[in-house]
Amino acid sequence: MSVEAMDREFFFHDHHFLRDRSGSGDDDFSLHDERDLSSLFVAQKQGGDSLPGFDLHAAPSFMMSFDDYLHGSRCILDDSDAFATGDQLAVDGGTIKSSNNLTPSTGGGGASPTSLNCSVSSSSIEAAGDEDGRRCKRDKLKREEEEEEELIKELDEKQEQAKAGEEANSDKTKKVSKITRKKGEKRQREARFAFVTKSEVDHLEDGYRWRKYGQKAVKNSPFPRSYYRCTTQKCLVKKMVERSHQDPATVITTYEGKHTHQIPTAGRGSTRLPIAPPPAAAGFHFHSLLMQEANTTTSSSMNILPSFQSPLQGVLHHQLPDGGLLQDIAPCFFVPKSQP
DNA sequence: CGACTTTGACCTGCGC
DNA sequence: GCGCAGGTCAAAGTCG
Repeated sequence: MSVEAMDREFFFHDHHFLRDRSGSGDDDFSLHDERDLSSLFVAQKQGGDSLPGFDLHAAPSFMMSFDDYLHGSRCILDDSDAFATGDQLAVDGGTIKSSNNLTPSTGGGGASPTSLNCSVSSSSIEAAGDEDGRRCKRDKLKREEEEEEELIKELDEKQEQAKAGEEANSDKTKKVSKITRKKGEKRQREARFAFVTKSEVDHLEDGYRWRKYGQKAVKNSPFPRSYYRCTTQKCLVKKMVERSHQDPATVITTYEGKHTHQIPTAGRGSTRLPIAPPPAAAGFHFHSLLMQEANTTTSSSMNILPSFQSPLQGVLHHQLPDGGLLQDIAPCFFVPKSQP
């Protein structure tokens, strides 16, 4: 399949992008609130339709930067047969709207089982009435940060003194290090994003190497949540993987942070070929990823693209093949188009 | 033997 | 202050 053909025939199917800016910081968003997920699943299940105003049955291929997506500006669709050029998706008030009716000219309308659900939850989605509350929270957090800084200064001074006298109380030192870490955590809390994938395997291969560092039972869910950290030195990217209790076939993967390195070569037990590194800077599009995929994968490792066919053919698979590679989805999110 | 997983304990934040 | 839930740590176990 040519790159151009792939470009046109790639479907971003059954991946729901979730963003919930629960924190005060602009880059702090998470998926703590399960209600967001629930609403998404409900939205998906009801009548087989996706979110209100977002009807992407037999969706076309599209190119978009995740940054565009996250900032709710637009998803740029290509000039596929199913959509008129210039159709745009815009995130608005919790729904994704199009400047046009996104029902494709072919594909049989809303009853198609091949709906593509693409959901965004972002700060812009919060009701306007929450603005005051958020402002208060921001102020509060700012104050806390300032207080924390002062405390840390004090503690640092104390620690220095203790060091000088070589009589540092070990407990105190522990406390300092923890507070310092806490500070770091709070400050360096990286942007999070999550996406939902239908797969039988929990831990989907995405090209990076991960080490599991924890597992927790999740309230109201029979499935535990697993915590993974990127094994590359100095890379602080983490991810959480959990299975939806509402749809056990669905895996929710939440990424936090940006990889500071290239995608490693094939990991343990993997037969993948080395993958071309993503651009270090911004502007990383699906398009590019697809190009990479086309250039670097063998037929045996084409784990996503072959599953999708042209919208005009109306055949789509709802499931990612087991062990499906997410690298052509996930890495692009780590590199937002424009980072302040 | 190194890399990785498992798992209980611990820490932190938040709501009541 | 207390309890709960999410998140992390770290020792022990497992695997290749």
